[in-house]
Amino acid sequence: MKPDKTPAAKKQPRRKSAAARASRAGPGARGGGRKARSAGRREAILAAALEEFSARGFEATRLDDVAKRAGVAKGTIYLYFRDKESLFQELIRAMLTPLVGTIEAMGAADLPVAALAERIVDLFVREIFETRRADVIRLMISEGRRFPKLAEFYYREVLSRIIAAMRAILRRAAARGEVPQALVDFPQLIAAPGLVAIVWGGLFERYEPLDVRKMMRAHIDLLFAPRRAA
Amino acid sequence: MKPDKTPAAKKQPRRKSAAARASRAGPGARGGGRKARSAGRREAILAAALEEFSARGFEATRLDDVAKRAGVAKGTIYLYFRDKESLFQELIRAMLTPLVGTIEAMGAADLPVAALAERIVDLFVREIFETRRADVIRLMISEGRRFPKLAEFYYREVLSRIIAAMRAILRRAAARGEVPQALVDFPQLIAAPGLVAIVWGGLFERYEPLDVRKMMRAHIDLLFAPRRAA
DNA sequence: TATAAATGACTGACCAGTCAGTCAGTCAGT
DNA sequence: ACTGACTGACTGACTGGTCAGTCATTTATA
Repeated sequence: MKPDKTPAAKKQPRRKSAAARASRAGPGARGGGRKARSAGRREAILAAALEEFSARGFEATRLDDVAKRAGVAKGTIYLYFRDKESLFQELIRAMLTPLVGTIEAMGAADLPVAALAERIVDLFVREIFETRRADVIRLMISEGRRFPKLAEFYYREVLSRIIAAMRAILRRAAARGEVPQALVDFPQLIAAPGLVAIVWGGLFERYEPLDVRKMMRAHIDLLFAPRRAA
Repeated sequence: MKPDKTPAAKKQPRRKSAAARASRAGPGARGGGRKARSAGRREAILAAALEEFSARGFEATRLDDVAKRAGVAKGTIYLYFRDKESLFQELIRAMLTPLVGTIEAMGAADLPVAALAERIVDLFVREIFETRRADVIRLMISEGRRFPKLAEFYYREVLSRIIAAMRAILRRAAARGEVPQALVDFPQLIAAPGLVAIVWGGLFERYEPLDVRKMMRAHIDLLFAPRRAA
């Protein structure tokens, strides 16, 4: 043992250098008050978590990687989220909850279904399929089974409300004879191609690209084409 | 070194007792020749793997648990499968490959689509939805993204062939005016509710049960109902 | 200066994959 | 028919590596 310069040098290989660290932190680290910076950190962590979770799945994601991507030390994650699962749940909650309002609002304007269907397809493609929300839904589908709490939350706060909104619209339309009763019983049939699009996009896009807009259009044409029998 | 009874007794706290082990091994362990027993073991491991993988997902599954469930030591798994991933791929391959033939055979009998649709719904419910194959498809959906090899295999050997078979059927039906052209372009639209059924079954069944047969029936009624415009 | 925020080395648990050792079954030689 | 050497299927303790979560220490802010 050589005492050398430092008296008790048992574990001091710390601190790279203040300068190096200061220049590394991402946006939100510099901003105004504590509040603002804190919120920025939280966002950065969520964004990084989205990348990592959707690339690797829940189990295979390392919080070290999330931290690195967020420009933050691992410990910092634990200042904002209780644990890994909590971070995961919060991510899904934050991404999907806003959808509900948008869709419920759609039912308010009492349009003919054809026009409504148009809008819904557009909404789906622009706000879900072409955004990170598609990844989050893929995560929900992939991991939901092992997080019953999360599945329940998602069913209660998102799915059931979307289904209820769709039923309300469809019931009115059915009363006008615009759609068959079957759709009121199974609104899932309307959304089904959306699910196909999301799953296909994740798995087979590279082998056989799918023109989602065209498929959705074909689907609503099929459903709402005028029929001979009532 | 003492020759003694055992030559090298460096670490020998092994072997519970021959009797204990003999009475533990499951079916297939006793049977006829080496071949038969070997095949039995393989089956037992695959069955156990199905249980564990579909309950926990790929990453979270421990091979110790698979071994225990199969009534086998962990090392034995490595006599039959190269590694964990290999076991996983083999499981999916073994469960889904047989489907192709069945579905391709369906196209052979040149029935009217309505009758065919009937049969296909029945096939789906009985041979997929109500069996372990549904779990395997859920696994494929959940994990496929992180196993591109597996996704490609599945696309090439299963999906693309099923789609091709469906297209052949639909093209004939479209020529007879039984279905709209759109379905030939997007056979996915026919299968979409099947995907919904599988995903729903895994995530939300307990919160809102879904009558799959009824939904599928409603779906084919919608698609094949007689239309005013050609 | 006092307080809060952030850091990252460290710990304990966990687990895929390995391999030295064991044993049931086989069969050539008697 | 019996024996004992041989084979290879099977076992499970062990290793090496990984990673979630902690906390003593350092840095930034009020």
